[in-house]
Amino acid sequence: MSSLDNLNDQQKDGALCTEGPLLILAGAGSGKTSTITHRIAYLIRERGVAPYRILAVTFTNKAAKEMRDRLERMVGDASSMWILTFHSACMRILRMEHIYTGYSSSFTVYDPQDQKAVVKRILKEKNIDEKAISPAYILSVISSCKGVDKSYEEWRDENMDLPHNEKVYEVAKEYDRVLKNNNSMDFDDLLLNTVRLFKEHKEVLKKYQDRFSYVTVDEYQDTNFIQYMIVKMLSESHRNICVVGDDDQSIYQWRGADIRNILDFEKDFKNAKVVKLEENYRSTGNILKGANSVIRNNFDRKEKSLWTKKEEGEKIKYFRLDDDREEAHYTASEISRLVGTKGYGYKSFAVLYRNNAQSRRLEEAMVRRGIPYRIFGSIRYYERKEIKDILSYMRLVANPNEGESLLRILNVPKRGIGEKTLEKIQGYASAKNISLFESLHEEEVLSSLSDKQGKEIRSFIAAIDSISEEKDYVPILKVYERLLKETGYLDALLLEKTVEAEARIDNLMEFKSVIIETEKENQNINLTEFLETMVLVKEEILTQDEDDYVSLMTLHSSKGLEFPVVFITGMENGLFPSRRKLYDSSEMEEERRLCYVGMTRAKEKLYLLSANVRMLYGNMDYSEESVFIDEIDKSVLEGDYRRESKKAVRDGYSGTQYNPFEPVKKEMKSYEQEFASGDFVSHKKFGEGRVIEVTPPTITVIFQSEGVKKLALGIAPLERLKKEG
DNA sequence: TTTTATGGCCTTTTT
DNA sequence: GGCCATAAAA
Repeated sequence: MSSLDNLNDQQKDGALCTEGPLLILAGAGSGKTSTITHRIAYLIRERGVAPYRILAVTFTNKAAKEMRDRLERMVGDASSMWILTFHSACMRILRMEHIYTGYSSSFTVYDPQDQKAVVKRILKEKNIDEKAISPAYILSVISSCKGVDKSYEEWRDENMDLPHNEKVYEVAKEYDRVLKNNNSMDFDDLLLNTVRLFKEHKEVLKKYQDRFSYVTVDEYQDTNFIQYMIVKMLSESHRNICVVGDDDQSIYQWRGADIRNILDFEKDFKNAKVVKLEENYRSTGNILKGANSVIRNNFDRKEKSLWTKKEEGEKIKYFRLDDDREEAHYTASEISRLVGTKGYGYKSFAVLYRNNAQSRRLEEAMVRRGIPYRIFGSIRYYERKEIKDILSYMRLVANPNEGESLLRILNVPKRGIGEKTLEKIQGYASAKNISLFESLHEEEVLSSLSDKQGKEIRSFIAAIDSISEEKDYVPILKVYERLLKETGYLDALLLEKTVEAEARIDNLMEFKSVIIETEKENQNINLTEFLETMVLVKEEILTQDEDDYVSLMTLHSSKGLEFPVVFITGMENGLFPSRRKLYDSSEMEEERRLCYVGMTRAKEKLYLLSANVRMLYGNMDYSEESVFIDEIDKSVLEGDYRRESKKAVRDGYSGTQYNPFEPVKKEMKSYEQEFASGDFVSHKKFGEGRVIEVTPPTITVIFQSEGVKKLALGIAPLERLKKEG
């Protein structure tokens, strides 16, 4: 069970070193999670440490959950241990210690969308053109200041040469004021306010130092300065601090992660013990060799040599397809083939991509082949409009004076409250120094509205007030259902009668199961706590009908996971590595590390795919293959690297010219027979035309010469052509 | 004054 | 392809 027998010598070394600072440099797949979970289990079982004295910090909720599950299997009940992300740990602390912070315990957490809305509103108020200073830029300044605990004044003075530094400064200041007034924090505030709390109230810091006598930090290479401060402060008194990381897997420098944290650990924590884990247990020899040959091109790294006892295994496969659609269909057909002939379960597969926009095509292909899949990461369920809307309603009920939520949904569904009316009400509210929501109750405001507006608003506030009243006494599900019904949100969607509206309704119904699950998992959770969970835990908690599915996710979110078969799609310059990083060597190195992370997720089979032509941001682009393909040791690569096929595309794309794999050929054909309306097609007899609609078993096409024809799908000699170019 | 329709613009990765 | 700002319509 928690026996250390199945650890190797180095792992054992790490697991047994419980006192004093410890740095575990763990290469990809070297059993790092296993080492730290065994270490914690050892602390509890052999050294008699109480579980509640242990703090383990991770970066993602997925990693936290994984660690908790493993520990539960080893030591039984792990519920009193804090195994959390930095952000959730800080949120917990700030909520418990809220009396010191100037926030109430029910503070709201703003996600990036909320942040952007606030900044935009401030820009508008200050009459600053968004094109002159983009909200994204301001937010990046705000975030980088908060990440190193720098005041905006300092930033302004350091950047006198920047054109808008004074205005950026003002907006940032105002931004913080708005958040504070709304009793809310952004992600960076959660960390920063914790550090401030610890600095200003030593007794609070001491309380947590005393409680957490053993601190573990996973993915230490991705910590920023403020996270480093938290770790350092918490472990200062006892120095039982264990950090795990790999400089080759540092992929979050763009958001302020500071690689020096791991490189300087031995300086920061005197007499630290260092353990290196270099044996890879995950990947076959060829995959590891390929990944090593890529990462070797980075100059800025600690030299290390990952090795494996495993057999060489299959070579890494690289294929260049004609376009992104082919890439997706090839991926899907290859998954089907492997499931059908090699006995793989769908769970064995991961399809990785550089940015979330790429998931659409892949999703389509999975659907067409009936492959169960799950998208992790950012087309997040929680970022869908209807979910954000209903969450805003719930926030409003929990915290009626929080202005941002109200602003979001006051006119959703449409209540006839436009910009002018809103300004009028806001003017009234600030003159009287009351909240926006309170001002809606004032007779003076209500009577100034038109009949229709007045009616809508009266019923709106009546609904919110009535639901607020009982929010602490009824299940969250009840609050949710009443909101949907009584605010008119659901009715408005029902009235739309469009496909989109139906999809939204489906999502809203699905959200019920999220609520039910969450309430089941967390007994007696109140509305505020529920909402907090929703902001930080962005992964789908949805109950799956299927638990055997292919995982689709970004390269970033794949970190820490492993799969027997991995596809990395979009291996093209400009996409991966990203176009904006091509000309900066340190940013290129981060892209390369990302490639390394992706490749080392694979245990048995690794596919790298690229497309000649890709639909990006609405238009077709030709692309060249990624420099990373070039860097892979050719002795472990098979397929068609260095294949110049742009010409073929220009000479007449047919979509069938290229079949990378003999066994797949048939399947490739079968999807070639599938069409969607809008596709350009070519018919043996009728020439070129365009698909009007597809209604199996027939397809309707309008031909240039022959006009509209109804044809039999699968029988008519039709071929799909490239879409408009 | 609000709502709807059209056209131009950008486009990464996450807690 | 989607967001947002502006212009036309209700």
